[in-house]
Amino acid sequence: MPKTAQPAQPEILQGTLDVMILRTLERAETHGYGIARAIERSSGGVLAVEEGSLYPALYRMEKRGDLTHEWKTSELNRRAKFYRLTPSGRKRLVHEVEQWEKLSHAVGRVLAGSAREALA
Amino acid sequence: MPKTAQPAQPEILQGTLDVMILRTLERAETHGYGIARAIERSSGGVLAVEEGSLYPALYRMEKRGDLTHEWKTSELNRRAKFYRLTPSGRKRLVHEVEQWEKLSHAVGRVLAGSAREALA
DNA sequence: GTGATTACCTTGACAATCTAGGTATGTGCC
DNA sequence: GGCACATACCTAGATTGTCAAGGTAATCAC
Repeated sequence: MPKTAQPAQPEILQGTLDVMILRTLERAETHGYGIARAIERSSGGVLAVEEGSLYPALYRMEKRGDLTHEWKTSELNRRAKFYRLTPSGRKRLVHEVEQWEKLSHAVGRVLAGSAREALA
Repeated sequence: MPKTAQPAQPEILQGTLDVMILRTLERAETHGYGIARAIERSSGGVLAVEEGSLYPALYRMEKRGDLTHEWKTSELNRRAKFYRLTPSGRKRLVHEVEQWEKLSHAVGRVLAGSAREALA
């Protein structure tokens, strides 16, 4: 399975997948496939969640202690792993949202070139 | 030089360094060290530009054709490489700023959980 | 001369992501 | 029954961007 990687244009901002997963699961416990669809929908169709990014992310988040899963039957009668936030995951969600706000705002400032910065 | 990498908390959002460099150089031709200080300042002190990220970035952007450099003497009387945008770099700046706006806005929508998405 | 600052650079490791493959099962249609 | 399609999972390999940690050299203030 050798192949060339890296997208023509990245579909998501690196580092934001985890926090989006956490946020999605805070709203409703669901399975991987459902998480992907939910993020795509709530982003207005702008973000595409690739399965090759999603499943490794879920695995590492669970390993980190932020998620747990339970095998259940999906709405469409298929076996699916339903993920849920742990208390630690909730804490991380809050922290990561804060980080996102802080950093994205900072990037915005750099790109904007407001009077604020011209005077600094 | 074996060492453990990955920061306790990332200082910049991955993928945003290039566009910030381009934006900084659009404002004024300057050298690497100056770019780093300018980004730190215009971000309100939130972003830290590590040299180990900066110089490779400048190198790859120049190789890509978005920058050129010229050795000059800095304001403080030291030899320094002054970077300047190429026309291609200007085009890329516009495009990357658009991308940033689009993607960061999308992440915002996912994290926000507005009524808009609840109704979708 | 000593130390701080300016200014450059490189190596090695690592984490996140994508591409591209794969498996399996249920549903609808013919 | 057979087939396509959607749902739902998974992994390997490659690439990229970033960071940590080292280094060099010149200038300036003391």
